This record gives sequence, structure tokens and C-alpha cells, in this order.
Amino acid sequence: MRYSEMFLPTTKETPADAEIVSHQLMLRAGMIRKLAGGIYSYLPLGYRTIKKIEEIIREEMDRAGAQEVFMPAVQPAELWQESGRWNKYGKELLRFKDRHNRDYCIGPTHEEVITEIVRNEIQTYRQLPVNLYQIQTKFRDEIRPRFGVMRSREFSMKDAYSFDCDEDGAGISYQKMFKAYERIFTRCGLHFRAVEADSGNIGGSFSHEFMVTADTGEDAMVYCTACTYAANLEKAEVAKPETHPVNEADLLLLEEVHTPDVRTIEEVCAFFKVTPAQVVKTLIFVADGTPVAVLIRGDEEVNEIKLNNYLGAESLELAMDDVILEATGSPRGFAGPVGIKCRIVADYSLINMKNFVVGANKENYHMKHCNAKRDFTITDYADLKVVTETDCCPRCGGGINFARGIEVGHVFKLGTKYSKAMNAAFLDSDGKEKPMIMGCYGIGVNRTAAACIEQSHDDNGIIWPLSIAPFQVIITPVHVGDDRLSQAAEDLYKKLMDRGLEVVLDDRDERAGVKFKDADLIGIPLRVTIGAKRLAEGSLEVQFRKSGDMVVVPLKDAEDFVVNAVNGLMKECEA
RNA sequence: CGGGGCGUAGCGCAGCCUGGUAGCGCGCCUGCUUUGGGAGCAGGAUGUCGCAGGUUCAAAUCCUGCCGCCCCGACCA
Repeated sequence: MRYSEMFLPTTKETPADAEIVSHQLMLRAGMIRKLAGGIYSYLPLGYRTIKKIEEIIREEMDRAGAQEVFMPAVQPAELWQESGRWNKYGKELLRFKDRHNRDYCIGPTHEEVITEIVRNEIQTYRQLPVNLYQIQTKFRDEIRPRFGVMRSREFSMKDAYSFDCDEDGAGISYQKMFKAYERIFTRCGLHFRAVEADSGNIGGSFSHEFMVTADTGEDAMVYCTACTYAANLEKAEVAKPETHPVNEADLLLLEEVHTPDVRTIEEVCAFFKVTPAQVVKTLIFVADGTPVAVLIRGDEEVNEIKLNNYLGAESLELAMDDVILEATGSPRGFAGPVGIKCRIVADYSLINMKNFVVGANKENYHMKHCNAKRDFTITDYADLKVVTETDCCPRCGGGINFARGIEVGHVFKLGTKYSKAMNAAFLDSDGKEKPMIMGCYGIGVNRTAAACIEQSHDDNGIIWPLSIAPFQVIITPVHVGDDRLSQAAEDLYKKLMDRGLEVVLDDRDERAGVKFKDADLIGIPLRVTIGAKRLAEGSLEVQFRKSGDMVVVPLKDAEDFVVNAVNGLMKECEA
């Protein structure tokens, strides 16, 4: 492609409303333009990269035995009512009515549709397993779209759905997708980590997220330095500590203390001259309308997702002041376990704690030398805290590290959640009707592109891995007035095109600096510079975007050198 | 939805407090000179100042309402 004919609007200045580097660079490199909040157009350069990512996904999904389909973006409400999600999904689901006043939504995901298709066509175990996927535009009316294409409302997702006869089969399908995802992200040139994850809204029992490691990532994850354990911080577990026997003689007498206006942990610690680890926080949550007291050591935080999973609640939120008053008999800031009128759950961090400070459920009073069992009853202990640096790996007891990441893919074991709700059953070999065991597997296509930029860029712009670069090579004649330069550039351009490479010829009448800056900004892996001085010597320069290495190559060898260089860079992205 | 900020030329911004005929840089157009990392000089074009009301002799500027966008929280590919 000739640069002079390309629709490629690059900018020198950074748009003010772009916060993160991938958003800034996608705008500056002329890849995307915004149409409305969280809704973007892809310009030619951006769309080339998207298509490359899609092709890698297709190849690997097909290799893993999945088959591509294409489902409607617009979906009737009936299906969602059948699965129960019409009422559950909330405002993120964009709903509308057609001219006959019937309810529809724009698909944020396609479990309902795929289940509808499969249940109608599959009757027997002989037809299973099946794995179907599509690459399609989704719409989720996000509360707060942000970071450009990273969290947009309209986005492109590859979603795959597997159907198996039994758990073993479902496990195999899951593993196949897991391996396919590893290959996909490797081939996209990404550094990533698969972590255990919460299964959230989609439902199901077991899942992994594929995280592209980047300091700017929205997600936090932990991983063990000794074994293979890795998990999203939301999900990261803490092992139950060993319980030490209690020596009754060590327990001091419970004592109520007047603590005027002492509410926060800091104030309590200052007042009693203790550390936060000697204080127990009592947090009142409301789970499905019922208050629950959650006890946790003063220096720890409650992980609401773990708490929610533990309680098995549909909804969970911190209690408002009126609920606190009702449960504890005191205003906010003085809640404690002694005499509280609701269920008590305690984090593992309370195990082995003794003589701690708690609120007294009485305005301006706390208690010291409080002890569980003697002074109050804990209904149950559970792992409820946010993991911190001081914790150990829950699997092997090794050390843990923290990292940030961008979730580009997510694999779920769904089980029978949808097949039961929507009656997707088959007749098994034993003659019994059973629900199919499902799995679902998503990849954010545009987010993958953004994550790649987030991970691979420098001050001058994007550094694409060869596998998803919009073009592989850019030829830069240093100025176009000189016919010999133009001719040499044209010749090489034609030869490389004939060899099947994706080449841009920067034939614009611009100064060299402008061309170099643009080439760097849009991140083309290889640049061939043709200048008068080198040309007079019968040579040209090949520059590698990623390493910055420059090689002087004789004109006659240029074609083969570039082809080999492209092949070499491609090998870096092989799975 | 709660909290914070912003809407002025294609982009980045000043002007607003203290009303008085809208400006700077980049980009764009023309010409000359330049030509290996976003050139120099000269000339030029471009604005319903987010929208709608109101106050005023006069509103980008003050007041009210609305809309849009960005950032921080609950969501997720």
C-alpha cells in the first residue's frame, strides 16, 4: 500500500481525554476514532490489526475442534426470561422494543442463543461433544466505559460454548480451550498469565482468566513464587491457619471502656495504645436483605466477592446506618460481636486472636480483653480477607507476589446452569435424559489489541509483534524528489509484495523526520530506509522497531534479507 | 447513580474572576528556501464560544436548566 493513498490520520499531539497509553497511541496512530461514549470506529490501520487477531483466534479455535458460527446481535426477551437473566442482568443489558412492542436486547453474551440452537438439534450423546464459537459485536451498557477500547460498551468478542455429556468430557473441553488460549495469546506476542478467577455474573463453578501483565491493568493478581498457583486478587485464597490450644489462664477479664468519639481503627489503636492486629473490626453487611456481622482483624480488609460466595447471596452490600443501629443498638463506629443481634461470620484472621479490642454495641464504648467463645459465639470461620503480602500460597505455603494485569480472556465451566434452566437435554447411553454440561470461553478482541500496546510501546509509539502488526514492513525513501531513491524504493516494494509481504511504501513528499516518526508511531516492525548516501554505495538500511538495531544491507540482497527478517520476527510469536 | 473536572477553529489550549466586535501553538492552503528524526520565512483560510432560556444598551464571560465528555467508586471480554 502506498502511504500517500492510505486513510491514516496520525497526530503529533495527544488527545486530552485519553488517559492510558494504549488509548492515546490508538488515537494518535489513526487506528480508532470515538463515535460516542464507549463506542468506537476502527480506521483501516486499526482494523487490520483486529483482523489479524481474529485470524489467529480462528486458526486456534478450529485447531482445537471448535466450529465457527454467527449468531444474531439482537435477541428476543423470551430467551432471557427463560434463563432467568432478563431480570438479573441489570442495566448493563441494553433493552428495547420493536414496532410490535415486543422486548428485545442487544446481546452482551450468547449463552441463551447458543443453548436454544443446540437444544433443538441435539438429542443423543452420540452427537456430543460440540463446541461452537463466533466472533461478534457485543454490547454492554457499562456504567462507566473508560480507557478507550479497553472498556468500551460496544466491543468485539470471540465467544465459544462447549456441550458435553458428562463432567469428564466437560473437563476435556475446558482443557482444550485453555490450551488454545495459551497458543492464541502466545501467537499474539503477549506476556500473560492464566489465573484462577471468580465466575461472576456468567455463573458456573470454575474459571480461569487470561491476564496480560501490565502495570496499568485494572485487575490485581497474586501468584506463588514456588508453585504454579496464580489467582485474581478477587479470588485469591488464604489457607486456614492452624489452631493453637487456648490457655484459659491467658484470657484477661472482659472490660467495657468509655471511648468518646473513638470510631475508626486508627482512633481505637491510638486510644488503647495497641496495633491494628490487636483489634477486631465488625462490619455489618446486608445479604439478600438480612444483616450479617463480619469479623476481621483490624489490619485486614474484607474481600466482598469471597464473602458473597461464602454466603451464597444474590445481593450483598455494606449496611446503612439504620440497619447498623437495629442490629447493634448503637450508631456506626461501635459495632462489636458481643450481644449483637445477627449472624456472625469471622475471617480466619481471628483464629488464635485473644484479648482483642472490639466495639461494645453502645455509643462511645469499646471493650478490651475480648475473647471468642467465652464472650460471644462465632457461627463460622471462613476465608474472607483480601490477600496481602504477608500471606502465603494457599497450595504450597510458599511466598506470593502481586502483579497487575488486563483480562483478555476468560474460560468458564458453566455446568448445567443454562442447560437446566433452558432444558437443553440429551438421551444418554443408559437411556436416561440428562442436561448437557456446558462451558463458555471468551476473548476480548479489541481489548487484546489495546493490551498489546499497553505492554509493548515506547516514547515514539507502538511496537507491534510481527504477528498482529498492521503491516510487516515500511519502505522509507528519504526524499521523493530524487528519482534514484524513488526507483529503488519502488523496485523493492514490488519485489516484497511479490514475495507475499505486507508492505507500506512511504511515497509521501514529506521530510525524513516526519516519515520516521510516523513509522515508529504506527509500530511497523521493520523499516527499510533508502537514502542517497547509502544508495550511492549500493546499499540501504533495515531498522528493527523493537530492538532498534540497524543493519546495512547491499541492495541486491535487500529482498531476501527482509523476507528472512520477517520470518525471523514471526518465529518469536510462534506457539 | 454518587463525588470531582471539562466543553472556545481539525487537535492542544488561553480568554471568563472584573461583560465591550474571539486569540495562541500545532495542523491545513499558497509561494520561496530547505531536505536522515515531527524544517524556516512570507502570505492565507477556518469558529452558530456544547444547547436552550434569562439578566443587560451589550454575554464566550453573569444566572437557570438541559446535553455531552473525562477522572474516582459498584461491572467485566
